[in-house]
Amino acid sequence: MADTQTLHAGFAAKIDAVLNALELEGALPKDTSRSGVTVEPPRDPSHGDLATNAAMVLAKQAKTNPRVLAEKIVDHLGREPDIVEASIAGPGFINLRLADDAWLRELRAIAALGADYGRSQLGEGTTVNIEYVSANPTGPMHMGHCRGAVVGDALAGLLEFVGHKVTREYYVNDAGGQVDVLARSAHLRYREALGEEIGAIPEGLYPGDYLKPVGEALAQEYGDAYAAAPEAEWLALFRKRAVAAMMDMIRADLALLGIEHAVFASEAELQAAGKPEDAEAWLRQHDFVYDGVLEAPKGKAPPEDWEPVELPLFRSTRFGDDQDRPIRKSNGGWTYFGADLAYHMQKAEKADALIDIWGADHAGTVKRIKAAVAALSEGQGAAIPFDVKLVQMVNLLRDGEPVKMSKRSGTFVTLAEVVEEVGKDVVRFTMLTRKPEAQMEFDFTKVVEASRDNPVFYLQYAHARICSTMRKAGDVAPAADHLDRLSADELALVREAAQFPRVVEGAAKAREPHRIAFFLGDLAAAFHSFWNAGNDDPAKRIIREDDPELTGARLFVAAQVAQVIRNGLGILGVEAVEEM
RNA sequence: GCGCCCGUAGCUCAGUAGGAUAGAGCAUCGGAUUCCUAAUCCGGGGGCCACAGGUUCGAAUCCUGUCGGGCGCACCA
Repeated sequence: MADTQTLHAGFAAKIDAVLNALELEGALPKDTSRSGVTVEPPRDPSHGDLATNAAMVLAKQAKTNPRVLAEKIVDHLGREPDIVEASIAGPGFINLRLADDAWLRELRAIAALGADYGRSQLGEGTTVNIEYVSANPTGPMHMGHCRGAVVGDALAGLLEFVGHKVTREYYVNDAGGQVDVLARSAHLRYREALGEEIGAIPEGLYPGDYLKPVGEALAQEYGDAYAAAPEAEWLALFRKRAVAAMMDMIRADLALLGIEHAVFASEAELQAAGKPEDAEAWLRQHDFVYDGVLEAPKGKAPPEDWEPVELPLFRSTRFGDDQDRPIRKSNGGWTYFGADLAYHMQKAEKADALIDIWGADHAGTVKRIKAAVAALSEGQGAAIPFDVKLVQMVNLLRDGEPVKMSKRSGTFVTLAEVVEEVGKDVVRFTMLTRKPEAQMEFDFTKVVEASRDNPVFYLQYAHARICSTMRKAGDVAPAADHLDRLSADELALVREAAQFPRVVEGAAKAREPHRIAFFLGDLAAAFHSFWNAGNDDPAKRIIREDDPELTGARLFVAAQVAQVIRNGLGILGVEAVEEM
């Protein structure tokens, strides 16, 4: 296919060409900045198919008033065969009405490109590393992890769709004190498996039953060899085994959501490989790390045991942080930040851009890690694009009442339970119908039973309806032979579907997968509305037994709507069902 | 005290890198089912876009401040 440019991109290019022509004519100064120029459908469809603000944005540079400039632009655009009308409105908007033929070409393009419709080379093949989930390997996934998991995965899918090479990565925090606690908890379950009466799980250990199988497996394999042994003899082994078991569990949980990471980066291995030392050396060399005394915490209650100690500090204040951050503890071990810093340096070696998806409870550490990557950029003399996206908390409700979550008592709501109750598609889609930086509520009751309240069914229903119509049509297949028979109703549907490529592009640039979800809702609504017109007026039904030509053309439109829905849902990782 | 996020219809949320008369679902009221799937559609009512200033041709959107909600503020992870 020679011309894979989508309709919207094509017209944006045409307007750009007009502006070039105006520069040659002298109507515009050379090298005008066109950064603010947009070409998009107007909010009010009665204004036309496309609108551009070019005249308003460029008027100042051209030292003229917007309407005068608009007239010159319109004069050029009027010569384009695909533009049947170009008019000036309001303060200087230029509204364009396109020839039906332009839309029909786009409709054929959807059919020709199929699953690739909406794909672009926006990403230019650059690599993006997305780190998401990265839950501590101390238990199963719970609902708190769910949103970041889905948002990260959908973003990964979106960026792949626009031509990035994406690495889905999970950072396994298997080096901190919490995994020692995990190992001790597993040891207790191991003794239990050997027949010992362990009683209540002591405060400070993980109480969940999910550690029982780990203890049993260890008992099976090692008998009572470590039952009475001192901790030093078994801690490392138990830690390794328990973490491995937890990661298997987490992988299984993620699989329930259709999520699969390509890379699991181990903090312990990172440390064993001496990466933090390398990072520290490099940072000291570039004067980003120095030995200094940490300020006392500024919070309301300074710790009683606070005493000033000299530690290696990273100069995060140079990049906007409130204070410099220690990379090592006074015992010589690495702080979480110290290891994370080295981890990000490692990631930056392998990717052109980095994205982290974090829970809002880590908001306080964003500045320091951004500072770390900024320092790396500065030291290397090349900027590393780095984005930390914070995903806000999800409040779980049932019948409007908050669901109690207590990690300590082990009564948290697991992801597996939720997926089992409401289904993968509902979980994913619900998480994607809110912008991630706003808090959200997730009400089991609403999300399962009141399907009207649940946009995913609405969307899947639209797709299923189209599939059903195809089945019903029997011998009559979608055909592009008589598209000239289509009327304004079908063209309106085509216009809506044709927005897909620019919605995808906008969502990718803004890194906001939820825009896809909302677009699909609009498209489904347009289809349902179209469908129901056939209820009131049989002449408007897709299947017209007396008119196979028209039926074929309408089926063709419907098929492309379904295609776009499939493509959109595919990005979001939600299934497009054929029957409901 | 400080930092980050949020504040849009009764409720849950959109609002397309500043655009034209601020939208959708739920709820509410009124309609459509001898018909390709009514899990749908059509229509009505419902708004000081938290508040106050500012930036400009133009602000829900950007800036400052105030108020309100959430998260965080160890050498933890």
